[in-house]
Amino acid sequence: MPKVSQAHKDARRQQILEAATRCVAAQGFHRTTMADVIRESDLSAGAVYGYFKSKTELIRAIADGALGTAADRLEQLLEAPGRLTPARVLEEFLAAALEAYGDTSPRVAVQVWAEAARDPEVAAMASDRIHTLRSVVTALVRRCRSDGTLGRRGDPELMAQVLVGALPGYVLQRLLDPELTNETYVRGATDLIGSTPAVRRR
Amino acid sequence: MPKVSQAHKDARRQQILEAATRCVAAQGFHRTTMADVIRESDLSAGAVYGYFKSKTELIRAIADGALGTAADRLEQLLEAPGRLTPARVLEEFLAAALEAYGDTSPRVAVQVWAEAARDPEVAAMASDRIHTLRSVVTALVRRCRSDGTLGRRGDPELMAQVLVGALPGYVLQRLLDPELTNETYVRGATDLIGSTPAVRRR
Amino acid sequence: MPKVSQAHKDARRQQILEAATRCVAAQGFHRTTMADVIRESDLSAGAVYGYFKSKTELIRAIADGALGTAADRLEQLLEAPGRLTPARVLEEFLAAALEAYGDTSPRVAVQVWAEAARDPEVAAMASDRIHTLRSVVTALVRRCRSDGTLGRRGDPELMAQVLVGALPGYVLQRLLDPELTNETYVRGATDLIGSTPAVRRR
Amino acid sequence: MPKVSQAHKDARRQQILEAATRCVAAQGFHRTTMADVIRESDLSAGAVYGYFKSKTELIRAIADGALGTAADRLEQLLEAPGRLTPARVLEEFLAAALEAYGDTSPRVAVQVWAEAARDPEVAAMASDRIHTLRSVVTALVRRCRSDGTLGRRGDPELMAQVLVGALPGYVLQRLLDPELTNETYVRGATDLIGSTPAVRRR
DNA sequence: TATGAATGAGCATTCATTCAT
DNA sequence: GATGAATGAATGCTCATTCAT
Repeated sequence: MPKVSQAHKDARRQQILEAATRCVAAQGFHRTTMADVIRESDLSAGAVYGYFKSKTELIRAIADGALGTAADRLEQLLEAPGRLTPARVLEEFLAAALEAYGDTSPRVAVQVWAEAARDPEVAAMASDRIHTLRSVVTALVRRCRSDGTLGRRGDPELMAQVLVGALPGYVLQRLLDPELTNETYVRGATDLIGSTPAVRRR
Repeated sequence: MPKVSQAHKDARRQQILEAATRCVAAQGFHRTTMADVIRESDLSAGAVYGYFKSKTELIRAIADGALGTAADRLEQLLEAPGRLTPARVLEEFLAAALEAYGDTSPRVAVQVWAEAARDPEVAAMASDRIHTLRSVVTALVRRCRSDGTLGRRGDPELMAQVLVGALPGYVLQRLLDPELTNETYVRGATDLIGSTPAVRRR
Repeated sequence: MPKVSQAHKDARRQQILEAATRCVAAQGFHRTTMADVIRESDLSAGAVYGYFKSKTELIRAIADGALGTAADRLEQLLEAPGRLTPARVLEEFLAAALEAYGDTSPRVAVQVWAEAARDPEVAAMASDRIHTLRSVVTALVRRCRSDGTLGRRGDPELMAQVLVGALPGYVLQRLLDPELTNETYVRGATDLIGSTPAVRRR
Repeated sequence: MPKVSQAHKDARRQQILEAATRCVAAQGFHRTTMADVIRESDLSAGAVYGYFKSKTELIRAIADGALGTAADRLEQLLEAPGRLTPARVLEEFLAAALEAYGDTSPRVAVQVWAEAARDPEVAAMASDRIHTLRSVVTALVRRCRSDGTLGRRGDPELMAQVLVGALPGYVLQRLLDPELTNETYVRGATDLIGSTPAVRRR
């Protein structure tokens, strides 16, 4: 008697995940209790444990979701037609950072980084995602170069590393400073890219 | 053993703080138990509570220490003689990020960010520190400009924001990728600064 | 074992309350540990906390129970047919004082008074109960008068206050002196009532 | 080198006892910590422990003081010249109940009764005091009789028991009802004494 | 002698998880 | 399947007492 469809089960799982993510945004992983998640998801303890067999598993699922889909989004950019500029890449990049869970996104992201520092499994997930991101960004750097929107100097790999590194800085400042906007951040970054004075150019 | 000197009391406090920081680097704030701290500091429960009246107070003291002294270090740079280059600033910057507690630094930093997302007091501390850092970096950007090592384009405030934002990205990648080095990161960053192609220059 | 009946839950609550009352009779509120209550009630810590969310709440529930139902009992007396004598009132009164929890009653009562001196909520409960008792006793005094079993002199309110005040004295002496009996106390009290010599009567 | 005089030591002891009594009036014996007493007495832990070798000993000393000197005072009354009335006895009685520590008296008294319920040594002290009081009051009842201010009926021992029992009732109501005064209580009591209707008199 | 830092067993309470219904 | 009462080890914190200085 299967009774419930797979779709129903997926929806339930998502419901728990979203409730838990809300809790984590407010309290962090280890101050969120299973009772909080159960209350927030409007399910029973048994039901929640039917979908996630431990708190650790739930944490990992949240981390997986929160690590986001920036890479997917940037890959699409790679295939887009026309002349690609660094500014365009950065815009897409920051937008991707926030899209996952709207406003809760920076709060959850920060919890995932902290969890990566203690759970090797989360660290592996995060590391994997960052490396994927780096390689997409490396490709984007090359694309900008061939489009003539970026100079020819420097190792694209290392430059991608720094570009990827701009993302956590943006997320963190966004968490601490509500006045920060995507626009000013992109402007600051594009201003920086190409700031070497004429004298070094020669 | 009453009537101990202030120096002795300071040393004890430091002893606890260092023990707790080690625990936090390994487990995060909320998986570190007071029993862990007590064991690691080789003191009794009562002694630890004589120096920090709650776990929250201890967490905040650790956060305060871990938020570090990057600004102080960069201020010294501001007063240093000679021609200041962006590369020099970045080197100093990354070194400052790691000095506070040696290798544990990135692990603890990440916990502090997570805590800032849930404890407004820690958020205020972090926010304050980031703003100080931004204003020092803004001054350094201006100094590089007047030294002729950086182009004249762009708003120094916004550029400083992005530069400050590079720090968390470095710390996080350092946590996830042990192969990352200061040198490659500085190279990537300096390559990026000044990558606008000649065509846009004109 | 979920989905239990309300009756089951009430029984459980009563089981805890009785176990705790036994502990309090032996050790007082603040020397009774929750571990004592848990052991005595044959439940787990979590179960006890499921019914009383803190020790304070448990203490107040015990106080509420121990403050007793003397007033209810005396009210019935008020409606009883026949000629009501002071002796009958006193008998009922002392019996009511001890019935609540049998032999533990004086020991618990004394703890409740002590708690009333430090917890305003318990003080309010006790004060409320004493005022109710006073008004019932005032009515009883009036009834005795109209039944011709008590003289017409004096303010019934003030007399009721003193009569109500006899109760703690009885409870306390009963605690300290195991030889004390209801009978001798009632005899002493009835002897006292009506002891003014003929000379003042005139 | 005795250094300090006996008088000085007595004063110190008294200082501790008074400080502790203030704490107990506010919090009860078992919620008062030695740290509270130490702070309130403006002495060091070591100093306090020099005068009372344990908290239990301090509690018993407080109990001893709080149990008061009602008996002494009433004994003086016994030797006073002139015609002694029940009203005079009651006045002295209630005054004695409150004199020991002024306003804190009822609060402390109630704690002592509670402690008597769990510490046999305090129970013995309280029992002893009550029995002394009973015998003095018995003597006073006899004196009133021979002075012709009290009727001849009844067992003076049992009547004294009830009279002594009026004291806790007064103290407790005084604690719970700030409007209560000595005067109204004495009036209520004297009204009660001699309330038997003429019909029983005959 | 007086001090007060230190001890550590003990306390109230929480919470991930289970399993009888 | 779904429920939620029950479990009990673990947690943050307290406090009577000691003793090195």
